[in-house]
Amino acid sequence: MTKKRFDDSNCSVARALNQVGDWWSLLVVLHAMYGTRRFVDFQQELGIAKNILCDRLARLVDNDVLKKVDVGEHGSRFEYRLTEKGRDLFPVVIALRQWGNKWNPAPDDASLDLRDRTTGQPIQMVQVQNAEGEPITVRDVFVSAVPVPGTKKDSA
Amino acid sequence: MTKKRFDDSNCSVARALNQVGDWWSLLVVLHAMYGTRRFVDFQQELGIAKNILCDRLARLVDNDVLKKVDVGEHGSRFEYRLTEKGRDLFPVVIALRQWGNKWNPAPDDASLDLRDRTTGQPIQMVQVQNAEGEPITVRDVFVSAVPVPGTKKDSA
DNA sequence: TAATCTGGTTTCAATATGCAACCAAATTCT
DNA sequence: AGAATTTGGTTGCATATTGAAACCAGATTA
Repeated sequence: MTKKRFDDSNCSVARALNQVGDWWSLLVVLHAMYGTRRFVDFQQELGIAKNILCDRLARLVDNDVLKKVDVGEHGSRFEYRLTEKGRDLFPVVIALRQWGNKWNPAPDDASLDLRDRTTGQPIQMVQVQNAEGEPITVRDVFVSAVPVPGTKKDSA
Repeated sequence: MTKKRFDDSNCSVARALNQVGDWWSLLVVLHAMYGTRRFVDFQQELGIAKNILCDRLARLVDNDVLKKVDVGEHGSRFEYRLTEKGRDLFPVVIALRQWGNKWNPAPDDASLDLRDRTTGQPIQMVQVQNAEGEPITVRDVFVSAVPVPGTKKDSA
């Protein structure tokens, strides 16, 4: 009946998808990365219904992916800005973008390049790398329990 | 009324999300990467309803992310295996996994390490890199039109 | 002062999800 | 061999989510 949620899953992918895993959330984050901050702009750029946009923005704020800032001079006027947690989705979004470009090229061939602001050069494809920095595939990895259970660590 | 779809969007992230952007699809792909191939195993590991799993597997097969292989000796017995397109989601899944681990650590602290099979070392955090291989953030990139419109290229 | 912009909320129809029951072919158990 | 179970689904029904459009109040612009 109720839609499944994964807040307490012990799978970090499931927990991540719980926060940004619906149709719209990552697109909102993407546009925030492109510079969009205002409710109306999100709505027009995404073509999303207002009630859904409200819900998604609120959820992203709840989950600390965006922060809602009142930038009004006299009354209130809001902006939604990426937090560090939100900006940290950059590799996810870019990897997804590159995958989409590679396997489902733009129908009108109007693909856009992402380039390094300082050098003007295109960025690299996002890869998974081993400790030596060599690119690896899914066949090259295995899952291991964290060796020291008491130690909090940022495991990959 | 009808749920929005992004098949023909000129945004590659939208097109990607159209194929793997719902609550379950990426989890199915993840478990496929962990080695799961059989219907029943997906169902038990994910705790997903059978009709939804049917739908998602069929959609992933339609989109060429999985292929359905009849491995039956006498009658039919199916396996769902990742295609190259599916395996190519590895950076996406790993980036999402690392993001989930970093910002929403496992409640029971039972996080699992991904390690390189040959060296036994943990893998690196997935990064976006410029042409020189230096990690960059969302602030370091800009979007540019592909310079030669007639040329088909794998733009980032 | 009137019109419009902004950031919403409400209502309602269409669609998606989840559970449980059912099913047929293949396999395993006794 | 016959019965029970496994596999890979489908169907029906109740609930949840989505999307369009109407509405709204405060701030801004004409």
